Order: sequence, then structure tokens, then C-alpha cells
Amino acid sequence: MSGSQERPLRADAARNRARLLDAATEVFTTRGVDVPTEEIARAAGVGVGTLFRHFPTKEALLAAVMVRRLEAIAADTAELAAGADPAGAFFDCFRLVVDRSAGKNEFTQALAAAGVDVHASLQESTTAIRDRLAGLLAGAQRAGAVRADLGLPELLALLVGTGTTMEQLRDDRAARERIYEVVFDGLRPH
Amino acid sequence: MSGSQERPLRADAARNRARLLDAATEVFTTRGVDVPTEEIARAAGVGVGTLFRHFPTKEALLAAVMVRRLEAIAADTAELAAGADPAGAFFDCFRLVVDRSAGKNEFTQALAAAGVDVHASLQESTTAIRDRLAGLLAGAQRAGAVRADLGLPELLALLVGTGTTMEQLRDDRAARERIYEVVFDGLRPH
DNA sequence: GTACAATCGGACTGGCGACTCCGCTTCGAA
DNA sequence: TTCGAAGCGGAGTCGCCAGTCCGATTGTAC
Repeated sequence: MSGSQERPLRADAARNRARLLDAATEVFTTRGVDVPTEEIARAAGVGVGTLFRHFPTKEALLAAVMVRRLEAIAADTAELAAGADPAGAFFDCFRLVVDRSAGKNEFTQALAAAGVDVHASLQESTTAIRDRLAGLLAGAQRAGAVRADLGLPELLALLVGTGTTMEQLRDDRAARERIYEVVFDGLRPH
Repeated sequence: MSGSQERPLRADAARNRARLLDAATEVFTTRGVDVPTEEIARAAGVGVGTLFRHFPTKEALLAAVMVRRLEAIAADTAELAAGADPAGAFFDCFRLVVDRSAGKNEFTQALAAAGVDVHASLQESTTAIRDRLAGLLAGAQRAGAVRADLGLPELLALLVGTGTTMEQLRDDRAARERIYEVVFDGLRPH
């Protein structure tokens, strides 16, 4: 979806587009998905007209923000996965995905509610992460660090759920750490 | 909040109120919190006017539905908690709360977004559950079935998060069972 | 059976928010 | 420097939905 039509954006247009994405990320994350588009435009220092020229609907903006975050996560997991120890890489990536996904859940929900086919518009970027996680899971299982009966769907669900758990404990780092202990302990073969 | 003013409702009014609660529970659960109030009124077979006489705002209706569900859960945990085995009671209640909380998370979120002080309007009913869970947790820990460093906040967060996890696996009973194994394994002292 | 208070229903209102439109501004190629 | 095209901004449109109002209906006390 990203590389189909290429006409180099005018300098100011490119700058505004970037500002909009930054502002949207910030506003959506801190104040939720229901903020009026006008607020995002204001935060970016542009008019609503500009916002809607760059992103034809609010959902398109939301999707663009999502894609960006997902790509960032994918890139970071790539680094971690390069390490030698498969078990460590798996658990480190688990943490990374959970930590970086704060609020992402609400986004997906909002997108889905708007009738956007989430799996279509985000597929490219989710697939990257999914594949990486599948590889990490397999590696960790081969190394005997994770119970063998766990599939990728369960892992993905667990990542989302753990994200929610962590959001409840936003301001208690020690408690969050205990949750990781519980989950990781549960993931290991008994 | 429930026993302050008592004037016996006229028969039809009581019936409509009950219908509204049933319809709202059904509609909110299956189609989300964003459905127009009119849909709920129609599902209940009454006009919107009637809906708003019984529940002054949409959020009030939402809160009423929540209270009802919470009370039902509280009642059921009471039964389970009466058993002799503290460890079994704890894990059974964990399952029960997770299974019965499907969709509840979104409700709370919607309430909070509307500026309702969730802890005020639902306090009475949440406190019952919270207290029960605290008791069960303490019992299970005393019996050595649950790691001792876990507090009530972590348990509550974990319940919410596990609910989210389960929602991702809605149609795969075996996978859900595996998640329970993971979480319960993690909860036990290693 | 009657009367009246309680309740009903749904047309209507007000406000909000996504999106459009178009006159004005800015970019950048020549 | 010039000029056409690309882009900007924000007032205005439109549809939707929570919540109101009041004439019609129904329950119930006597």
C-alpha cells in the first residue's frame, strides 16, 4: 500500500504530513481515539483542510499512525532477534512488543468498528511482526525454553492481553515486573 | 445507590425497565457500546422517551447494565468460594470472572471516557467482588497454591488482561484452555 | 366505572464532529 | 523574477445522535 504512486511531495506538504502523523500519534495515544480531528490539526499547526487532503478519512489517519508504530516495533524486534540466545531473544521481544503496544489495542478496535478491514490495511506491517514472532517462538521451543504445545495464535493473544494487564498497572513498575514473572513462568515448560 | 427512594413502580413501567436492561445488555455486548440509544429502545420494544425516563443518560443505562452483571458475578463467586478447597476455589473463581467478563472491559472504558467516575457509580458492586477476590487470594496463598509476592492489584489487572486474551481466541476453546494453563502455572509458586 | 396520575412514544431540537469547498498563499521550474 | 500548479486554511455543510416535550394511552385507587 505504501509504494504504489510516486509523485514527490512538495517540501511544505511533506513537512505538514510528517507533523500530522507526529501530532496524531501523540494525541491518539494520550487522549484516546475519540478526539475531534480538529484537535489533531491544531496540534500539528495546520488546518483541517490540510489534514483531510493528506488523509482522506479519520480512519485513514489512524491506520497510518498504526502502520508507523508497527513498523517501528518490527524494526526493533529485528535487532533483538539477531542475538544468539533464542530463549532470551524470545522473552526480550515479548517485553518489547508489550511495552511498545500501549494503547494500540484501542486503535485496532476503533479501526475495526469503522468497518476498515484491519487485516487488509495493516497486513503488510503486521505480517512482518507475526513472522518474526513465529520464528522466535519456534526457536525458543526448540531450545526447550517455552512449552511446546503453544501456537502462534495463543502467543499473539497473550501479547495483546498482557498489554491490557500492563495498562492497568501503568504506574507500578514493580507490579508490572511481577506480571512478567508470572507470564514468563507460565510460558516455560512445567 | 439502589435503596434510597422507594415508590413502587407501576406494573408496565417495571416491565419496560426490565426489558430495557435486558435489551441493553444484549445489544451492548454483541454490537458494542456505540450503538444509538434508539436501537436499544427498539430492541426493547419501547420508545426512546421511555428509555430516557428510566435512565437519564446513556451512560446511566450503561452503568446499570454493568452493575447488574457485576452483581451476578459476585453472587456466583460466593457459591464457589463456599467450597472447602481454597486453591480450587481461587482458580475456579479466576475462570468464572474471566469468562463472565467478556466485553465488560469496553464498557468500563466507555463509562470512564464519558467522565463518569467509575469507582463511584459502581463502587458498591465492585467492592463485593474485590473483597471476595482478596479473600480467595489470601486463602490460596496461605495454602501455598499461589506465589506469595502477588498482590490484589496484580490479580485484578491479570483478570482484566486474561479477559482480553480470551477475547482474541473467542472461537478456539482448546487454545483458551492452554492460556489458562499458562496463567495458572505462572501463578503458582515456582 | 371513573378519574387522574403515571407512563408512554416518537417527532423534534441542539450540538457536535467528519468532511468539503474555494479564495488565498507558497513552492519551485524555467 | 515570474507564473502556473500545488498546497493551505478554516468557514460552512450535512448527517447523526443524545436528550426533550407533550398529546395520547394505560394502570390503579376508589
